[in-house]
Amino acid sequence: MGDRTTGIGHEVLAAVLQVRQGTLRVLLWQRALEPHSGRWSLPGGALPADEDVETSIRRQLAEKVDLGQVSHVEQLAVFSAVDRVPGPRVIGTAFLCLVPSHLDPEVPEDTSWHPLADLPATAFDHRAIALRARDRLRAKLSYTNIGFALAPPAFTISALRELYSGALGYRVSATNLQRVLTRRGLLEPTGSTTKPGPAGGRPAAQFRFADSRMAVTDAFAVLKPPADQR
Amino acid sequence: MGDRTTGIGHEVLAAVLQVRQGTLRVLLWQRALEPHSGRWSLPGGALPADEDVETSIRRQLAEKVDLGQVSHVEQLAVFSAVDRVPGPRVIGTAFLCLVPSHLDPEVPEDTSWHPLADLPATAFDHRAIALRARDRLRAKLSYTNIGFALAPPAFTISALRELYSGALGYRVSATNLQRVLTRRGLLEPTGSTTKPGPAGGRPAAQFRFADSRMAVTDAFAVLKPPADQR
DNA sequence: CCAGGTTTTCGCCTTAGAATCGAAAACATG
DNA sequence: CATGTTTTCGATTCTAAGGCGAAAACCTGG
Repeated sequence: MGDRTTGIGHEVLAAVLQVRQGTLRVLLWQRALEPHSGRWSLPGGALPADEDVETSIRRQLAEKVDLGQVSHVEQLAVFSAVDRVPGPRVIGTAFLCLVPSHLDPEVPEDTSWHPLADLPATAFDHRAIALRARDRLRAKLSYTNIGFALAPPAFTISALRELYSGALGYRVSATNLQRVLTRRGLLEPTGSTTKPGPAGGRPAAQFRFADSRMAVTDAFAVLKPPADQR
Repeated sequence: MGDRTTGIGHEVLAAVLQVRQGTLRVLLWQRALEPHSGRWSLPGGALPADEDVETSIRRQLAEKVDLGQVSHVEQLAVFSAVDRVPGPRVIGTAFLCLVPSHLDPEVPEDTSWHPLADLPATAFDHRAIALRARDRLRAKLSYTNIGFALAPPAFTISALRELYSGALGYRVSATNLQRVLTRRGLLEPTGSTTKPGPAGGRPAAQFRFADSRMAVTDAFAVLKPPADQR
C-alpha cells in the first residue's frame, strides 16, 4: 500500500451496445496497426493520470467516437491477464455502454456495428469483453429498468417488444411485457398515439419509462423481508 | 493502446465477509503508519507485475492474513478516484470474499471482524468498498446459491436460517428458506441428524448444498423465453 | 358504405413460485 | 408420563407472470 506499485499500464474499454435492425450489436473498429492489424476491437484508450475510469471512458467515447448520446454507462469488469495484450502489461477496465435504438450516431470510417451473435475476428480479449457485456445487459433487463437506455424517449409496446426481443435473443410477448413493466410502475402512457402503417391496423399508444434513472426493481427477488419489515 | 500508458499504481483489496455471532462482519486491520494511522482498512496490497488481479488477491489473502479457507472470491469493482489515496495515484480492484461460518481463521494481532452495520473509522475509500461488498452479497443470496460459501459443509435448516438472517439483516423463515432452496435443487439431505441441545427438541436433519460451484439459479427471473424455447 | 385484412389492446384463465399458518413429529427434562 | 422445545411437513393463501382469444381501431379495395 505505502509500497511503490509496479509500472502497469491501464486502459479503459467500452462495449457500446445498441439494438439495430432487430439485433443486438456492438460498436467495433478495425485496427490498422500491429499488433492484431485488421482485427476488430473495442473503442477506448489509455487512462490519463487525472481521470477516474468512468470519467475517462465517457470522455473518450464522446471525443473519439462521437457519441454524445450514450444513454447508460456502467462498469463491467477488470481484465488483467498478464498476457492479455502483447508488449508491456496493460490492465483494462471494461464498461457496458448503451445507445438508444432511435439514434444513429456518426462514427468514424473504420468502425461499424457487429451483431453479438456473429462477431468477426477480434483483437486481444475483446471478444470475451463484448460477450460479457451482452450477458450483463440480458440479466439486467429482467430485474431492472435498464431497458430505458435502449429505447427512445417515447415508444409503442410493439417497438419495445422488438427491442427486448433483439437484446434478449428470443421472442417476448408484447402483452406480458406491458403487464410486467406496468405492474412495476415503470411504464406510463404519454397520451398520444401513432398513426398506423401502410397496412393499416389499430393506432398504437405511446409510452415512456416513468423514471429514467437506473433502478433495481426487485433487489431481492426471492427471499424478501417479511411483510411488516418492508 | 499501443501508446504508453501512464504510471499509475495498482492495488488489490479484499472485503472478506463472514457471518459471526449472527451478524455479517468484515475483516479489517488497523493501520499503524500514516496516512490514516489508527484507522481500519481492508487487507490487500500492490499488484505484482506477474499476477492477474484474482491470482494476486488470493495469494495475498492466503499469505498475509492466513486464510486458506476462503470459500468464494469474486471481482467487485474498480475504485479509481484520482484522490482516493494520498500521494502517488493508485487504482484499486476490490473483491468480495467469503468465509464459511464454522471457521475461525487465525488472523494477525492488528486485525479483527467488524459488523458491517456499525463500521469503525475506515481508511481511504474502504468503507464504501465494504458496503458495496455487503450489497452484492445480499443481492446474490436471493438469486444464486452463493449461500454455500457462507455455510459449513453440513448444516441444519435452523443454522442456515441464522446465516441468511445475519447476512440479509432481516429474519427469514426457515420453512420458506428450505422450500425455496429445495425446489431449486440446491439442498440435499446428508442422512444424518444432530442431537438436540440441552433444552431438548426434535433432532435436526443435516443438509448440504448440492453443488458447491456458484450457480445463478434463475438468470432471467422475469422475462423468460417462451416455454418451447427453453 | 361495407367486407376483409392488420395491428393493437384488453380481459380472463392458468401456471409458477413464494409467504403464511398451524399441526404433527421427535426429542429433552422433571 | 406430562410438559416444554425444536424441527419438520402439509395445506392454504398470495403475488406475479405466462398464455390465449376476443374486441377495438384503423387501413384498403370494391
